Amino acid sequence: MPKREKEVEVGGKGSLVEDDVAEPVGKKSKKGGGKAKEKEPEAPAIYEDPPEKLTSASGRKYNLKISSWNVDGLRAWVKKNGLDWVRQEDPDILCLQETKCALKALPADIKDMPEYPHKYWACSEEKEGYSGVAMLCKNKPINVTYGIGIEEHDQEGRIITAEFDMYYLVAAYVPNSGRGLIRLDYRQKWDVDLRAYLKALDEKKPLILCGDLNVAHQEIDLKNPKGNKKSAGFTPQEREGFSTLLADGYIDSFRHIYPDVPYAYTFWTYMMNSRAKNVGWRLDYFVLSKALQDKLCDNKIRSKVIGSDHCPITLYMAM
Amino acid sequence: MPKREKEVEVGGKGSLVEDDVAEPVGKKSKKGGGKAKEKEPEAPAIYEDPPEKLTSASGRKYNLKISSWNVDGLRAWVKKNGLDWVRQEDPDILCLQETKCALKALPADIKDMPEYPHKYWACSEEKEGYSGVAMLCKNKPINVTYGIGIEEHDQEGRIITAEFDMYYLVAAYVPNSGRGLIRLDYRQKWDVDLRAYLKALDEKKPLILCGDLNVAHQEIDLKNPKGNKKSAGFTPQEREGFSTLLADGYIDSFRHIYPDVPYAYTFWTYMMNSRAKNVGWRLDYFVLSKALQDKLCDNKIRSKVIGSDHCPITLYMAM
DNA sequence: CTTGATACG
DNA sequence: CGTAGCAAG
Repeated sequence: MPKREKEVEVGGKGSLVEDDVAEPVGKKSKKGGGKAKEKEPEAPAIYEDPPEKLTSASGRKYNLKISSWNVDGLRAWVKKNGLDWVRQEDPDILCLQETKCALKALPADIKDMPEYPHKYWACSEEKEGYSGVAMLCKNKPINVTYGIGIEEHDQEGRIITAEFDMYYLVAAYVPNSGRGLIRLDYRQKWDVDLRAYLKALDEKKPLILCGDLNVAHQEIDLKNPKGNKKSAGFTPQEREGFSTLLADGYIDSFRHIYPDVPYAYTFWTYMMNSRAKNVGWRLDYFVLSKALQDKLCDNKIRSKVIGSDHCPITLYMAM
Repeated sequence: MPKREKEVEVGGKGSLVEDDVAEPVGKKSKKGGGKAKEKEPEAPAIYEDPPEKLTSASGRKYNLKISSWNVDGLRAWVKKNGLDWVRQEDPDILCLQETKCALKALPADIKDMPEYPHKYWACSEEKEGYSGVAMLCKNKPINVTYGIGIEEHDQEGRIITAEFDMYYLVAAYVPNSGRGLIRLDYRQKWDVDLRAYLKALDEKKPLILCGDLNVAHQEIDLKNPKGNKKSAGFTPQEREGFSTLLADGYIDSFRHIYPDVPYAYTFWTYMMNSRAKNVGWRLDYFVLSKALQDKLCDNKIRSKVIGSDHCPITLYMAM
């Protein structure tokens, strides 16, 4: 069972993202003839986050702001001043993934944060410094649970569920299928069981699922769809898993608002200068029960914010 | 058997240094009475290397300069510009210990160095990135061998022997007895076998043994002798091993020239700010066959030179 | 405290 | 490439 500590509590669980395959050389204009291998630095295909929409489709102003960030190591992220961004963004709820940090090792800077009196931590039970998620709340949830109630899936600190008056918030770090897809089988099991868990919740109250779902849903959601069909995070199995989830009655809030906007990514491998070239993936989501659709105001991708190989995302809701 | 590569060759073999025990609080003047635990930053007991003696006792000028340095990771040391010091010091022969680097991973910077056309590398056979010694020579030795001819001792890249006209040079990285002295038994075996190896050499030609011998011989050779009698590097067994070696007919060149000079150390643990406080150990030596005693000019300790937890030492001989 | 190898992404 | 753990010193 998850460890506990005062109101600062704990669950338990592991992670998925494969390298970007190098961009196909493609259409390079051969100016001047001769020199064969001249690398012309192609201008990155930029996604610029538009200004926030502060109102829902029905015109109500947002009154709930939730941010999610895969921090790729909480301690390193704190040292890189990730908390400065948090204080500036000032969401009502902050969800973090890949904390890679035991309870005992949490930096004082974040443990003390008075802006978020209600903090919840789920850490990997077995492997130290692996996986782990956190939820920081301004207002106290009615109830908080860890994992999805299945022993096999609850050892790696991957799920925190907070119940609020109007909704459940499920903060997730979905397992990476791994290099060579060694964990794809397990991932498919996970997907099935997570969907069942969510369905049970959704029957009680609408929910918001957020975090690093370790899948780029459609070709538009990553830079190199062609080269990554066998890469963790873009296999048919993982993509179908996400499609099946949505078919249960949810929406991908970003894609719902911006159906055709390309080059909008939340993850770039540290390798090969991918971020500068915007060779990325959209792996981080806010997935909403359809019952919440008319309360949705916006889903922003803070793609300029550094401190991790993922950028933060922020959801605006008029609850 | 050791790996080979052109003139750049290789042997095989492990390492010993225990933490400094915290300084006893000792004689602190209690000015003003009250406040109990005020830490007065005690002035470090400084050893200042005097200017080089350029001549032997018999008045001959030096014509051979040998430097030795435990670099604690060759690659990190190169990045910290250790080679700049080498070029400035410009010894005829440079001996390095704890290279922690496979042949394949040697930085180009040092592999290329034209000042030393003759380079020899001994690397740990089993554990990657462990132990390892090197010898770089301006003039080509008559012969070079690796290890001491005993399988058990020759797996960790600890010994390179170079034969020159007038002498043997044995570059050594003696095994650390380890935390909890787990390897002290092995170390004592090593000491016995190294002595036998040296004796056989010394019967043919006088020798110079240099490197990290992983022992502080006498109380004067470390800052906290009292607290370290059970620490690797200052156990009675290791100290007696060194005494027994000298009794075979060698001199500790530094101590021979400076019999009573205290605070002269070549190693300071990275922990607890030891180097700033000069809480150190003299672990690096040039040991000479007595037949070379009258050729000895000086043994300098370059205690200001950074780049490792050891500092370099330099021997001046009038051969 | 610091290096390097390893796991994982 | 970068974070974390580990072994070793």
